[in-house]
Amino acid sequence: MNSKINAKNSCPIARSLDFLGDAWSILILRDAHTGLTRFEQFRKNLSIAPTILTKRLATLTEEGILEKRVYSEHPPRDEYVLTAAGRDFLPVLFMIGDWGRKYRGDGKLVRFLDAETGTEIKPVVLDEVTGAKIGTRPIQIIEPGDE
Amino acid sequence: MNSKINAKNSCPIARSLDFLGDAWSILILRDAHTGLTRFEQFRKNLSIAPTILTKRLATLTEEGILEKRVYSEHPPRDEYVLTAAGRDFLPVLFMIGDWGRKYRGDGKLVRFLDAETGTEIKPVVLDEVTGAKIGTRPIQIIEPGDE
DNA sequence: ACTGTCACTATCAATTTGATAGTATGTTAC
DNA sequence: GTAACATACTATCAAATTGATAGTGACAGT
Repeated sequence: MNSKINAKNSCPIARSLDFLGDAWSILILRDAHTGLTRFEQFRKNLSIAPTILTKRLATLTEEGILEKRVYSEHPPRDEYVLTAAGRDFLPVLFMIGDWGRKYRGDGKLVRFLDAETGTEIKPVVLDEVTGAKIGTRPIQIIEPGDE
Repeated sequence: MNSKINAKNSCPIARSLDFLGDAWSILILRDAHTGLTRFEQFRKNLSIAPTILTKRLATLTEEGILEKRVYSEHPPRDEYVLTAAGRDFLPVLFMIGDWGRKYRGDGKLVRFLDAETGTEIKPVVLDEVTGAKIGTRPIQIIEPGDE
């Protein structure tokens, strides 16, 4: 799929898909959120071919979701850390995970707990303005230009 | 990416990626949520090749996210409607869109309003248990088996 | 009979994927 | 000092996927 198409689309979902429309990228982001930063960590944990990993890390870096950082001069070693944009992707990951737990959740799954209370996290998407859960109220879509 | 790997993974995010790891599928789901149901509607709106659309609709149907339904016997015509699993994908779409609006939002974008109040929807992910916004508190990850 | 609609399939070139092996730059152990 | 090890990759290339284009089958309308 041509990424240039989405970047100019007026739909914010399409805009996100330049990097998101790829399973490896999402898994790399997931791992980055658990604290992984290095090439070999991602490669081993994901069992991904190094050619693919190189390409994905380059794209995520270009897109401003990861940042390359030198962590050793001698020997020269780089690592990849989340930017603010990358960190803000966490809610998306949680919702993807929540959907998977609900509809692909047969068998044992990883669980996410609130570290303070020790309770399992139950993510919900609310509209901050009305307080209503997304999906419970009708939505109106406004194209740019149609005011 | 081999979809058999993710289906057996203990990570709920990986489980979702069997169909989610593809930009077209997400765009089809987005369009399905706006009310599109027919092959030609999706094809025209997305400018997607019919070969690809056929494959994606088949996968989404097999995965239980869309459901094929006959809407005309003569001539024989099918349409694709969201299942409960498909409808429950809406929060994910909103969060993907929210990220795109924030980090890829230069230029005019589509807006989503609450139809009752007419206010723009500001989606947030909260932990229903603690009430805290996702990303504001430390998370503990528990692998199945490690209790 | 002719044109149009809809939901596709057939064909096939071009691109992408990903497995495997190897490289560049060092450190560490003996 | 040299052999092994570590890390972050690149080179090569077969296989799979993508997607553009053209065509098909079943019917409807005029």
